[in-house]
Amino acid sequence: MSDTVEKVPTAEASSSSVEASITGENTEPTTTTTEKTKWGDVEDDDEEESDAVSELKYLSIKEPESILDEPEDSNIKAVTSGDTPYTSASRFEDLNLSPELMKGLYVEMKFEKPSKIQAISLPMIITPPHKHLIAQAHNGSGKTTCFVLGMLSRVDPSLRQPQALCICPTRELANQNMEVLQKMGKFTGITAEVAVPESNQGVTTARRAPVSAQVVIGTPGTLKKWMAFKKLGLNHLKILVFDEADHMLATDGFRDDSLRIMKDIERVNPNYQVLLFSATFNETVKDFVQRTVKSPNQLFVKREDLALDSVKQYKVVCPKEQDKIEVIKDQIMELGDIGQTIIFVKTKVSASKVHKALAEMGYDVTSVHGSMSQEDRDKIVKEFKDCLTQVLIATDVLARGFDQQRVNLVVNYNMPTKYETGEPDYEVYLHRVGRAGRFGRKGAVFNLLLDNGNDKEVMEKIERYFGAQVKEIKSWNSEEEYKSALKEAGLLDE
DNA sequence: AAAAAAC
Repeated sequence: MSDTVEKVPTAEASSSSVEASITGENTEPTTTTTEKTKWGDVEDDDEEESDAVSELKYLSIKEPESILDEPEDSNIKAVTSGDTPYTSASRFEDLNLSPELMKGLYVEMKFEKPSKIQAISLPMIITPPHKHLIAQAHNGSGKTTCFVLGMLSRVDPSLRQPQALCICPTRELANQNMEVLQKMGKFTGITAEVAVPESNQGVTTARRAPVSAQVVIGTPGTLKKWMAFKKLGLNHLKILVFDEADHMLATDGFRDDSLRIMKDIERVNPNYQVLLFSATFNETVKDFVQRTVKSPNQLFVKREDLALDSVKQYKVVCPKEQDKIEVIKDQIMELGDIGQTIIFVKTKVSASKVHKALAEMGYDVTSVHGSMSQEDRDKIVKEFKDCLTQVLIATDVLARGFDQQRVNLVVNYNMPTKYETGEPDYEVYLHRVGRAGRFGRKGAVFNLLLDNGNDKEVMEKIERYFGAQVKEIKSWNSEEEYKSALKEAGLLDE
């Protein structure tokens, strides 16, 4: 870990931004022996989850050895705009937060110090003139804390009006972010509300009371609806956050909704601040975002540095479709003691099919996708988060942002490809991989490829794109090969 | 021929 942040002058403010100082002060000795580095977003889940875990007979409570090392996000490139100097916050004390918020960070969240992305981005978020921020950082590196803390620190607790808004691509992510915000803001008295369908319990939008909560976190449709019905006042809104921002501003994502919401706020309050966070920004989206958001501060990670080193990737060529089920059955379900697993599939139909096939063989699996009722979705996700289930089959509804720290294994039952072109969906691949190895934990990914079709080509392109090493398991039904792979990944003992 | 949100 040498110098961590390099400065790059922007074209528009090249002379002044040279003075912008960002000092990487996270250069502590790398050879800490007894003391584990604990940093923002690392929850002390061993304590917290012990109740749920103790009810389980088959669930492993073993944690990999070298957890809690910060992911390799030491190559964040910072581009500042304007002449405000920013100093990296090596401690939360450097941020001038309220005592209530500090208490939330230390007592509730049990944080000790900011992660790298937090150290760099938080001063940019909090320091006037509150410039826009486009921030890329690795999966599991603590982005949520950045924008949640950003929102909490900018809200005036004495003003009972919406002041901060966060838009998320899925209801699950909105709920998850709300949980983090409630916890972190526990002592601040700041109020918050989730805006997802049916969160207003039978009361129609037209008849509900206007939002008085100070922070609103939700999905695009519901937020738009609340705004259309004048239930979400924008007069005091000063900060707008896009979680998974590249998806929220992609043409095949939520671009129209997002732009609409931005324009509506901008009309009322031109000085509002926009925060865009994601682990991925492909060139197309990056170009668009840079044209859309005026003179932002920017943090980017090089594509080749984005793959998580702590998560080992493998590929298996399966002769036929049914063989993929055999792999899951014989090589994964029978292991039982490597933590939780998410199996990603392409479609809702295959989610049901894979679920049914495994259930008929007597395995205890669950599945989620967007056509299920909200109650069922919530129930399945909660069971998984509570460690009551071990293996979850999911569509890409959970590909992004889903934070379950005990997920050690990700299986790509289907490779992620773009709908229109059949080309690899590099971003989705990276996000799926990022469901394992949260906060530097060890993990593994098995990519199940079909022999015929373009799976192998898709895989090769992904390997090249990220410069990632994906080892091949030569014979698809060799138990030994899977075991040595898992040992290599650090998930199985010798 | 799609995941997602929601009209």
